[in-house]
Amino acid sequence: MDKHYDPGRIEAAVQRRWEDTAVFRATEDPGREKFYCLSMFPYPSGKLHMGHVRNYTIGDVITRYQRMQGRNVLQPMGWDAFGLPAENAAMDNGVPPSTWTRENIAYMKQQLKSLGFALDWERELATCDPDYYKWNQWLFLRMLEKGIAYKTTQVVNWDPVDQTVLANEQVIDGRGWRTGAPVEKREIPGYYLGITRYAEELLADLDNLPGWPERVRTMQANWIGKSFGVRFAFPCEIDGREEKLWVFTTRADTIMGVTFCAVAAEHPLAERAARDNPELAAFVEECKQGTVMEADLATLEKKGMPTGIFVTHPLSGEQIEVWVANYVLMAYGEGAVMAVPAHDERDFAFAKDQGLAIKQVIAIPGKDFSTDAWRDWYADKESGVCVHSGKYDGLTYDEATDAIAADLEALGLGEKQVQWRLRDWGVSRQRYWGCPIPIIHCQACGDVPVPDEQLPVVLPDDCVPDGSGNPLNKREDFVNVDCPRCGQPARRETDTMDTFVDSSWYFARYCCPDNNDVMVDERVDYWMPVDQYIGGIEHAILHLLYSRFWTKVMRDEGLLKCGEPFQRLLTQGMVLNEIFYRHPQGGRISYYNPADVEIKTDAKGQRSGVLLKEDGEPVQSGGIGTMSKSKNNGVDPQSLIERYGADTARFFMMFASHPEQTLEWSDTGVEGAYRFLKRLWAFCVDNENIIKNYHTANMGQGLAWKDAPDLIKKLRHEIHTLLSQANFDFDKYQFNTVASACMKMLNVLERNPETIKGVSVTPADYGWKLLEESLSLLLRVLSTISPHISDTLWQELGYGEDILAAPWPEPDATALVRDEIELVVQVNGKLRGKVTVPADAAKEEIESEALANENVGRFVSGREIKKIIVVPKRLVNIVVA
RNA sequence: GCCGGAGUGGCGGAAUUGGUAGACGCGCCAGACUCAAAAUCUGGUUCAGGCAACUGAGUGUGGGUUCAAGUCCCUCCUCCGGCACCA
Repeated sequence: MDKHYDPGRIEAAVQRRWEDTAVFRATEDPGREKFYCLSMFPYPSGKLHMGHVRNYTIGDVITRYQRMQGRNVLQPMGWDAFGLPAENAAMDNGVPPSTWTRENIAYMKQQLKSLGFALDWERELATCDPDYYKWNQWLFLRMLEKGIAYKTTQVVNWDPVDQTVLANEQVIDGRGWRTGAPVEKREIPGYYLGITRYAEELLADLDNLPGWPERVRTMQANWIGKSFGVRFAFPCEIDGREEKLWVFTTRADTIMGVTFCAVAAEHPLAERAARDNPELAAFVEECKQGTVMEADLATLEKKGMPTGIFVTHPLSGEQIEVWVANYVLMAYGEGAVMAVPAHDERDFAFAKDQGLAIKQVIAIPGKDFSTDAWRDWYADKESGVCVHSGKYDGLTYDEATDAIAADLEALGLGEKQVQWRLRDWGVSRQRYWGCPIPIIHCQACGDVPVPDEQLPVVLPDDCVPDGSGNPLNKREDFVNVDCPRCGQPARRETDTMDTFVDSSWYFARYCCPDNNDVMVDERVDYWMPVDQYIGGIEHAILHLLYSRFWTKVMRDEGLLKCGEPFQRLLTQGMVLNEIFYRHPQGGRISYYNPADVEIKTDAKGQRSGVLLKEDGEPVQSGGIGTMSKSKNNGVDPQSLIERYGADTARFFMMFASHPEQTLEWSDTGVEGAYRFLKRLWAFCVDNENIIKNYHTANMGQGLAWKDAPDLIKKLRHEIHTLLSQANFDFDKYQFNTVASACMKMLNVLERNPETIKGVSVTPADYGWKLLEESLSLLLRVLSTISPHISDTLWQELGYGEDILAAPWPEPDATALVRDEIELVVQVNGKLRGKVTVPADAAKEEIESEALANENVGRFVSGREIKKIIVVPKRLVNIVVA
């Protein structure tokens, strides 16, 4: 054995062996229980970042754990290869996105390999491969046939200078990122997928996902947003014709309090009214400025204008004026709302602003409408009753809603309805680097689907975008085709699909990536669903919801047997690092990488100053933030691996915090992880002969643990307790405490050298036996986190050929039992002493022991004991007057 | 604005799920080794008081429930993630 721990050498050797023997290749085996462990595939942006390292380490730890539990494990990897950054890089460097993407994939793949992940690389896929995206197109056509996919108009961000559609990300403060021109909303045609058809099932099935974090399920449920209410109409007369203004409300019980109606700027009524009202037309235009981002819309100052159009209240017959308001969203419900300022926050603010009437129609016993905040009234559906509402007076929320819905229905003006917040999924993108939408536009035949036998529609991979729209429009060889129906010249659709389509089913394709005849084959039934999915919390809604939807579509198409793609979900937290900057007066702010900064501390270890290494002058701390290019606070995993090795990187990542929590970067923390692995190596070198001899000569074979000396029993108890805790934590995916359990085990062994070397025990073999067993437990637990060092030591010390084949260690129940336990004694809930009692001591015995404690006596004497609470195996609490 | 989450020593984080707050690690202090430094090892380290035994305070804020609250309930504050064309 090498005297020194040399991660570079041992990691390369171990990785080579794994590769040579193809140990991580997964094969279907119906006789064995499978475990499909999947981490979200990376976007090939150039090189791995710490978030990737964290994500894939978590996945790898779980994979290796399941493998040692005896499961047939699949852990694949691929590339989410289409997307905007490749187009940006193309603009910057003049290189086609395909070239840039392929180069990045090659580099990042080599990085992933150097981290020692137990991946089956034979199943690798990239979403920009025609073999992959062919099936996006194929399933899209199936959806088109079923009417799940359809064409309508969509509202997009439009840059009037570049004459191009902008992604939300490309809109900075309401302006185009390259031109600086104010962004406009524009309506263009596009394809949608009818995810709302599955809304009910997507919501209901959340209850069948106990392996998902509660918060993700809640977020999805809120996103889907099922609400019960009434859809009804205000009749009106427009240009001499009878029309109806439809609205939806969840508070039909307040219908008698309506004092105005509000519609979105895009609503037909608004556009009609704007026709002969220049002022209103200007306002409608103003509303169309800005972005389509909901976060921006929601924080806009509430503005509105009257249309001059009046509608008739369906129940009271009152004339109600219609307003255009910027807070009404065309995309939700009917794009129009009834306004009840007395009982709705936004309506109230708007009415106050515009001087509109506020009419109370709900009363809550014990509350005064004129003084209590309106807010409480709206939130409280339970205790209110109708007032000033004619025949509905005195009815509760439920009674009033039923009565009003019935009356509206009788008039043919409304009915109860379920409303969803979820909108259909717009998948058309006016961008080059994506999967072509398989449609051909023919003057005679209209929009014609590309026939299956012509799939895939291959994306030309040599375009270089220049920022002025989709370069596919200029590719005559791509655009000009014959209509598949009539044979006449036609134009190919140049929009590509949202990249979320690519990532909505890749997990199924991993099961059979080599089959080019079908989307998925029978192997998918063995592996799917994914048993454990791991990825960033930022994907909690969109990606996960789209994947669930796509899975259900595939199921209904007969391609999958399961309706949910991911059994268990782990959402990992972000990787953070401190931000350092200087902001010279009148100058530009500049950020400094933490690696270039030196932190001064005082005698207590508290920070006293932060200096830039280069010039020794102070820099400011901007707090902690996610690692990003813009804040220059990223740490390159590559340098970390080169300096300390993958095992250290992995260990630190797991040790620094719970997978679901944010992880704060720390150079010294990495040093600590490295120190631990070095210590472990040195410890094994030091005891190499004992363990080897033990294995070759079977020295402890005849010894039984039950006859061991007390000292051995005590240490063994400690080791097995730690193992038991590690196992418990493993189930909770709390790998930080698993890592610390490994450290604690080594601490126990290191602090008792006499015992494990057999110096202080007779027979000495008991010490060796304890050492051999403890290390075998430690190495196996550690092998999930830092596999290279564990594997190497396992082999070197003669435990076996391959730690991967070793079973997961379980604690020995007899080692966990103790004869005596220490109990905490409290007086009035405050810790006053400790007593040691037999494990099976009776309550009376424990009480008298506790009272006999000297320090306890000081707090009890002279006072009346009201009661004594004994919590078995924990504590005694003496309550005194 | 809406939805979701998090606040514990100088720092990252533990706390058997209502039962010893601060495990483990980092940093810092002292010591050993060394001509010296690095590395390594040993001891100490929540704050305040005390030579010590020990005592008091303490888990973002303010209140409540309980024999007992970091953990449960209510109020407020701060920070983070998502908001449908970033992935």
